[in-house]
Amino acid sequence: MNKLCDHKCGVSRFLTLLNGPWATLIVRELLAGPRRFTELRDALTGISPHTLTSRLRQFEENGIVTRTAYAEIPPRVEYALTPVGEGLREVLEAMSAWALSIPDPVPDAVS
Amino acid sequence: MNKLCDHKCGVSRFLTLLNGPWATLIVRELLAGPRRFTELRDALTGISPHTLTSRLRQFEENGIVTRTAYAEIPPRVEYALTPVGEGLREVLEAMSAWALSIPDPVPDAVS
DNA sequence: CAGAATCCTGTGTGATACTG
DNA sequence: CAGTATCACACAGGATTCTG
Repeated sequence: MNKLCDHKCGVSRFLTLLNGPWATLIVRELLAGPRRFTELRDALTGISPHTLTSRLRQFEENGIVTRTAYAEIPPRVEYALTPVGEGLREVLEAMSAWALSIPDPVPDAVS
Repeated sequence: MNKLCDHKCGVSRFLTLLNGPWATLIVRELLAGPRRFTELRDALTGISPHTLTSRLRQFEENGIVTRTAYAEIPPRVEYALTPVGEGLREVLEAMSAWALSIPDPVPDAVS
C-alpha cells in the first residue's frame, strides 16, 4: 500500500510523509532546535543508526529537514527543520494534547 | 520496538495507539459519524477485511471506538467514536492542514 | 452483512561490524 | 563523528476462502 487513499486527503499525505514509528519522534526532537546525528541517536533511545539515517534521508527528500555538513575535524553534521517541517509543531502538539488527555493511559499491571 | 521512548511523551502514546497507516484513516472516516463495517470497507479503498477488523478491535480495546451489534436480519454492526476518539478530530485537522499547506505536495511526472 | 481462518508479503526497524 | 553494509525479524497489511 503506497497511496493509502488516493484522494487529495491531507491526512493520507501526512501519513505518507511521516510513516513509521520513529519519523514523528525525530521531528519531535528537531522541534527543540537543530541536532547533530549523535544527539538525535542519544535522545531517541533505542533507535539504530540505520533507521535514523533512513528517516533523515527521507525527510530531506521531502523538504522537511535540511542537512548541513561542516568540513571540520571531527566532522560535524547538523539536521534542522525547514519551515515546512516547523509547521509540524502544531500537529505534534495536537497529538500530545490528545494523548495526555486520555483518562486511562496505559493499564499496567499495577496490582 | 514496543515502547518507542518510554517517557511520558504524549506523542509516543499517540503513535502507539494509532499505529499503522490505516488506523488514522479509519478514525478519519468515523469522524464523519458512525459507520458500518461495509461502509468503512468501501470508504477506505483497498483495505482488507482482515486489516479493518484488526484495527477496529484494537481501537475498541483502547477505548477509541465502540462497537454496537444489532440482532437483526441481516446483521448490522455500527462503529462509532467514543468521546476520546472524538478528541482526535483536532489532531487529524492539524495533519490535514499541514499536509495541504505544503507547496510541493507530490512531485509527479506531470510533464 | 460482518467477520474468521489461513497463508503470505512488504518494509520499517534492530544488531553488529566496519569506514572516511 | 557520522554514517554505511548486511543480515534478520516483527508486524501491519493483503489475498482468498468460508460461515453464523
